[in-house]
Amino acid sequence: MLTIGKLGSAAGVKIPTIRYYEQIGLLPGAERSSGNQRLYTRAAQDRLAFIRHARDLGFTLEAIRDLLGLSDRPDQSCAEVDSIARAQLLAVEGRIARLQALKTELERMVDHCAGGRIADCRVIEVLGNHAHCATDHGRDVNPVSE
Amino acid sequence: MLTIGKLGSAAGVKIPTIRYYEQIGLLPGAERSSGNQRLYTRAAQDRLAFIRHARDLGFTLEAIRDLLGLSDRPDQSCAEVDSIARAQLLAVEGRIARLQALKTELERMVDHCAGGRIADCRVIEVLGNHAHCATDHGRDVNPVSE
DNA sequence: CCTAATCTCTCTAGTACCTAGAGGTTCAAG
DNA sequence: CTTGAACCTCTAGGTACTAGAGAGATTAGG
Repeated sequence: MLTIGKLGSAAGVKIPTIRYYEQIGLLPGAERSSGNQRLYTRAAQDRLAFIRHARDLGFTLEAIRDLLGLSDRPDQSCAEVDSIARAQLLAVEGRIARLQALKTELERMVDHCAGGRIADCRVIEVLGNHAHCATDHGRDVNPVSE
Repeated sequence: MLTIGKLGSAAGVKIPTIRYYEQIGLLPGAERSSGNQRLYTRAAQDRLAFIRHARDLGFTLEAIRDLLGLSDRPDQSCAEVDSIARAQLLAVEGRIARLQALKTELERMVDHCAGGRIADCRVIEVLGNHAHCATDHGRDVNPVSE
């Protein structure tokens, strides 16, 4: 059995984060010692590693909740798991495309800066007037967590 | 003079957002009508357009606050403006690199899914064990707003 | 066995950037 | 003058945590 501190350093997750995951029901309530401290099993460690890895891959806690629920029913079809992962892939791709457009625009801004006075600054000018933009960097419509 | 609704639709910003920007001091307090409704000048519209454009390019509100402060002193050097923009460019580039790694990993997961039972699901397996990963998709160390 | 240092407990509030809603007032058109 | 849209303030909620206060538990050394 691990204390919360050991579990945290084993999984690379901060202690308050573990308690937070418990609070929102992503981790089951742990057993307690006689002095009311949490004690974790190996299974809890696996579950936390799963959560952390999925977070690292950009899945939301809601998606992770679904994935965990599905992984508890090993005999069902994995179609739903697949669709969650595909949705995440699409979201990441969309995010990349948008950031590429931002990058292009920022590069243009920075490259045109002559290093003079603010009154002549390209950066300020471009920010003040979208018409100066080459690319169509729209607004984030459906943001993705990370 | 524009009402808050006109200003919002002109700039593509929702009304509560405008009031929020005023509250945090990004927009100056507007004049008021006899009935206490906000009235905006052309200058306020420009300022809001600037803010929105910078937000679209991923600058944080803090960075925008700095940029606005600088743009109010047109005779100073634009070195600081430049460095804020360059920092934002670097942040965006870092973000893209990280998302590319995530994308690679997600593609691998999804491609290997045979569509069988959850017990054999590649997605669940990879999430449960980071050792299955090819790329080094680390954690976001210094995240960037968008 | 006692003490000191470290770890853990609960609870509240804060971060960024808004968004939504309640309950009430003002404005413009007909 | 009345109706309906637009406006006002205020509070709370959303994501995914993070930080801190003040108190109790555990462990190592003497």
